[in-house]
This record gives sequence, C-alpha cells and structure tokens, in this order.
Amino acid sequence: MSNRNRVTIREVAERVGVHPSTVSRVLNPVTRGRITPEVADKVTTVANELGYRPNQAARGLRTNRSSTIGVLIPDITNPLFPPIIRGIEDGLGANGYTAILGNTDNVVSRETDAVATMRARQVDGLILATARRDDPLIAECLKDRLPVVLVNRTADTDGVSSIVNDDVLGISLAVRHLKELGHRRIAHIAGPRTLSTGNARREGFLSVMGAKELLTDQKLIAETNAFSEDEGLRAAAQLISDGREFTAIVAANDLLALGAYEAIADAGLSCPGDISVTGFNDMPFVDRLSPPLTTIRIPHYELGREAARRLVELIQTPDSPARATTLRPELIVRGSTAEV
Amino acid sequence: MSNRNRVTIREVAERVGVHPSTVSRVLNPVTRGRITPEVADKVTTVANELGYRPNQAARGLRTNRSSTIGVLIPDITNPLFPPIIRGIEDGLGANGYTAILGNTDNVVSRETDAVATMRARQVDGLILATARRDDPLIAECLKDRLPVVLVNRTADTDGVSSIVNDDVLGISLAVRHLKELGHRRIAHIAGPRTLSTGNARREGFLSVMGAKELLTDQKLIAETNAFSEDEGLRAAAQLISDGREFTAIVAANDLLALGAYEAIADAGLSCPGDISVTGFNDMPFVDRLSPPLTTIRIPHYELGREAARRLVELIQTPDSPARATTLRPELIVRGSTAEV
DNA sequence: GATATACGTGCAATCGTTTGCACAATTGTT
DNA sequence: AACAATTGTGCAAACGATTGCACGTATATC
Repeated sequence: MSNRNRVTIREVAERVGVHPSTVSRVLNPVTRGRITPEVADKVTTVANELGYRPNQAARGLRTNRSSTIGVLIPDITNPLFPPIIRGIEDGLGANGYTAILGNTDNVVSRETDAVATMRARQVDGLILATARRDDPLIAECLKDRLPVVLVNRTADTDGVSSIVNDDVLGISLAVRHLKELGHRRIAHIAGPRTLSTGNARREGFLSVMGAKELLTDQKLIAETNAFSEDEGLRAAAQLISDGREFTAIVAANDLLALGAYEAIADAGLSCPGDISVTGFNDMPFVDRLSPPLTTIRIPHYELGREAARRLVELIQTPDSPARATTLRPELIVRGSTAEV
Repeated sequence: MSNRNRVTIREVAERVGVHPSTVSRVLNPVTRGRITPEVADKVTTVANELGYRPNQAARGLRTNRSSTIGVLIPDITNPLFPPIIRGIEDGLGANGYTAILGNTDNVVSRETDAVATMRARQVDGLILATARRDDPLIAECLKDRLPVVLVNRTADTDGVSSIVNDDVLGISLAVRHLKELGHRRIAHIAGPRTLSTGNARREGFLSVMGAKELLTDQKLIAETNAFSEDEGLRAAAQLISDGREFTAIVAANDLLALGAYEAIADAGLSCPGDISVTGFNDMPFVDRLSPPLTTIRIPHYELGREAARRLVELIQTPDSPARATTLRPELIVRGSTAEV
C-alpha cells in the first residue's frame, strides 16, 4: 500500500527547502549539533507536522543495524518466562530496541532454526534463556561477533555474559530455613544436570549440606530428566519407597515440588506434617496451593531487565569483557515447611 | 560489522555465473518456474552451500513489506496471554511472519505509542488483544488500510475481524451446570463494561438467566472496575453483606472468583458448602486451589493461532470482508460447585 | 522456410537513509 | 589585508534485494 507511512525524509527536506542529508543530520542526535539551530528547529517542526517516521528498513539497510534483538526462550507458556520477557522488553524499549521472540520447546533444531531466521533479520544481538551447558550456538555467535547475553541459565563456554539467579544462595536459604526448623535429614529432588540451573542447585545443595555439617547422603538425591510435575512425582515417590529416612525435601523447582506434594499424598503422608517441602522460583499461585508453598523467589523481572541492559552495553562497547552477574533470590516462607 | 551475515545475492550470482536477478527469481517461489530447472538447481545448491539468507532490510525497503506483525497485549505477565501469544507466533511463523510484542498495561497512551513505533517498523499488520469497545486506534488502522485483527476482545467498530471466545455460551454452560445442581438464586460478579469480555458475559448472564426462567435480579449483579482479585473480593463481600439470598456466584473471570473465595472465607462461610463459585478462563493452577475451581476453559492457543491465520489471509486478500469468529469454550467441573 | 510466439535471462532503476567528501561562507590569525 | 581554520550544507554513492522492460534464442504455426 502506498499511503501507509508515506512521508519520507525527502518530503520533509523539500518542505523546508534543504537537502535530505540535512534533515537526516538534524534527526540524528549525534549530528544535530553540526546544523544551525534555526534550520534544525524548522526541520523538526516540519517533521513533526508531517508525522515523519524514519523507515527502519532503509536505515537498517544502510547502517547494517536493525535495532532488533532476538530473544530465545523454551516456552512462553511456562510461567517462569513472562516476567523475564517483560523485563527484557522494558529494558530494550528504553534503549530504542525491539525484541522478537522465539519459542524453542527445548528442541535443539528449533533453536538453531530460530537463530538462523533471527540473523536473517539482522538482529543486533541475542538474549538466550535456552542455553544448555554445552551450547555450540554460543561459540558460534561469539565467533561472528554477534553480541549475546544469557539469562536465567548460564553455559560452560566462557567469554559470554550471563545474568542468572544465585542458585547456590537460594538453595542455602532453603536448607538453612529447614535446619532452623530442626530438620537434619533433608532430601533433594535435583533438576537435569544438562541445565545450569539444575546443576548449580544440585551442587549448591551438596556444598551447603556439607558446609553446614548436616547429613548429606547420595541416596537422598533423586535425579530428574526435566523440570516437570511428572518428574517431581516420580522422583519423590522413589525417595519415599526407597525407605530412606528424611523429614524434608528441597525441590530444585516449584513444579518438582508440586509433584512431591502428590507423591506425599499418594503415600498417605501429609505435608508439612510428615514431610516439609520447599520449591524454587515462586511461580504465580503457589501461594494458593494447600499447603501454600515455601519457596525461593527469583527476581525474574530484574533478570530480564538486567540482561537487556547488559546487551545494549555490549552492542555499544563490543569488546567490553564478559561478565557473569548473579542476582540475589529471597526466601518466601509459607505453609509447606514446619518444625520436625 | 562486515562479516556478519555477509553473503549477498550478488555473491551467489557470481559463483554460479548468472545475474543477481536470476538468483532472486530462483529464490522466490512465485518466479522460480520462469527459469531453467538446471540453472535453478545450481543456484539453490550454491545458495545453500554459502548459507545465503536474504537481507530482510533490503527486501523490505524494496517491497515495502517487513514480514513483521505487531502484537499488542495488556501485559504478558497475565497468565491469560502467553498461550494466546504462543498461538499467534506459531501461526505467524508457519507463514514466514515474525511477531513483535508490545505491552500496554491497559494504558491508552502506551497503546498509541506502541502502535506508532510498530508502524515505523513497517509492520504488515496488527493483532490487538488490547481493544476497548470504543477504540479509535482501530478506525485509524482501517482508514490507513493496515490489516488488523482483534483477539480475545472485540470492539464496537465494524469492519474489523475478531477472534473471540463465545462468552455467552461460556456463561450459559456455567449457569446450566449450576441449575442442574439445583441452584436457583445465582449471583454474577461482572467485569468492566468497557471491555467486550466483561460486557458480553454480563449480557450473557442476563439473557441466560431470563431464558432459563431462573431468577434474575439486578441486585444479584455486582459490578467491578477491573478483572482483579481485589475487585472480586470487594464485589463478593458486597453481595454477601447486602444480605441478598443466593447459593452460587458466577464470576466473569477466574481472578474475580479467587476474590470471591476470600470474601466467602472472610464471611465465615464455605465454598462450595454454602456458596458455589464458577470462574472463567481456566488459568493455570486453578485446579490446584482449594477447592479446585469449576470454570470455563477458553481455547486460548487456538484463539491466537486463528488470529494469525486470519491476519495472514487479510494481508494476502486486503479486501476480504471482516469476519467475527467465535470459538467454543468448555465447562470444566471441579470442586467449587456442589448441590444445593 | 519465413514469421510469430514464448521463454529464459540480463539490464538498470528503485526503495529511503546515511555518510564521506567537497565546497562555499564565515570566522579567526598575524 | 591576506591567508588559514572552521563551520554548515549539498552532492552522490552506497546498502541488497526486487521487478518492469528489453533482447536474443528456441519453439510453434502456417
């Protein structure tokens, strides 16, 4: 359609009686100073009158920048991600960038695919919430000098900036809380080791239990393949049926904790009467469960916001050194934990 | 950066020994038929070898299309929207389009703002989940012949396509269910009249109650200013304190129903023992509340998917007539409703 | 076998901005 | 007062893809 956003820089120039390049310079904050204020004023008023909006495609073609950032997440439907995305979009928007989203469903091929289409769209950078610990995509982006920031998860590759929650601290908050309630034998439902969050929380649990000289016992750690309710149920059921003694479960994630709720009920036990449970993430509505879930609140919005900030910084200063930022989580005590 | 996505159509052409325009024609499905299969094969293989990806900015500049769609939602953090967005993105992606999101927080100025930046980015169309019943933005887009589809909400403006849930049917499912349980005096916590969902559900309630010859009573409808838990609490508390007799509440939305839960508890009553409650939306985790919420499930993903499909159709056939599509909701019976 | 038609490909203009270079006008220097 | 330095603006060439037009060759028509 021809009349859609039709006012160009040339029309503005003609109306004012100057050359298009002058208009361009006026509209670019960096070069505005080089133009006589009088002319500049005239240009800006006419531009506003006509409702001029620079054509991003033309600009992008010339400058090889798109003011667009690709954001990869596993699945927007997972309640973990909306606040992160919101933080990212707010942070990018404040700097004139726009995000385009890609859902990967944790499928590697969809991830490479999404990155390819995003790069075809000349994204100026990438924010990845999908990183696996050994993600080849990251190295590739670094090689091509495409700015990348990891959020929520980190990777083993170095040279890449990441913004993550302090998982070790989070786990230690949970363990300390349980310890204060008198718990000594504490089990852990661990997340997948291939994900940095699963790994870090697992390591955190081991080290905290050791450091605090509480009882750490390999048999009290149940492994899972995914952060899902089903896996939580399976893992907790196994812990219970193994007959090991424990009075509390630290789950690596709220969904795993929900699964644990079910397993406990299935075994005819009660939470927190027989077994206390803690989660991780503080997802929406876990305060409405029965019992309301004691969990670790992650500053998701800030995670996203900080990732955006960091990426913009990286675009403006391409060779600034990689930095791993951790944000502090918070213990939220509710009804799923009680004294022994 | 020069080496980022550096392979152009010209390089492919040189490698094959043909003119760039030939390469372009090969790569465009519409014009591929016009060139010798032999040459075409050579071009495609070389293009693949070199990993050629068309520069979207250049293409967009020339064709005045961006393959980008603007999606406006109130707040991605509201659990209602992620599945809709996912549906939209899947639907758009299947057709080569990419979505850019804008959160408006239901603030009018942010909405106009977001539309402006999106149009500067030459979006090929807009999907609005933010429409108020009298939204001037819609008329403006229609005037400028920018394809628009409304999703989840509809507007009074005509000439615009919309994909919404069948709210009247949804409410009637809830009412019929309650009637079958023996309820006769049923109250309604209505949503804001300025939103089509609030309005339609309210109208639906009135007509169904009338049609079913159950008792409709203006005093049994409590108005709210927003779809929020607080407003639900306030409205339900008022219904209760007014001393009107009723045995069930049909809430226009799950959050309002949650507020009703609180009001019922505050009044020392029990749900469903004293008062049955139904919600609307089937948000995540309402099955984990106590009592688990009986509610109306909206096909959110399909709503989004259908909106994307419709918009693509509208882009391809700009003058196809506007169509209002309603998708059928489903009654999900859980523990918050019981026999009188 | 001559002319008409179709076909495949090349040519070149174009989309709207940005930006290095050039040039004129102004100001400063001695 | 002559020359140098500075300043403000214009000029024109990109960026990479698409597409109407033209042209030469192969095929069809009689």
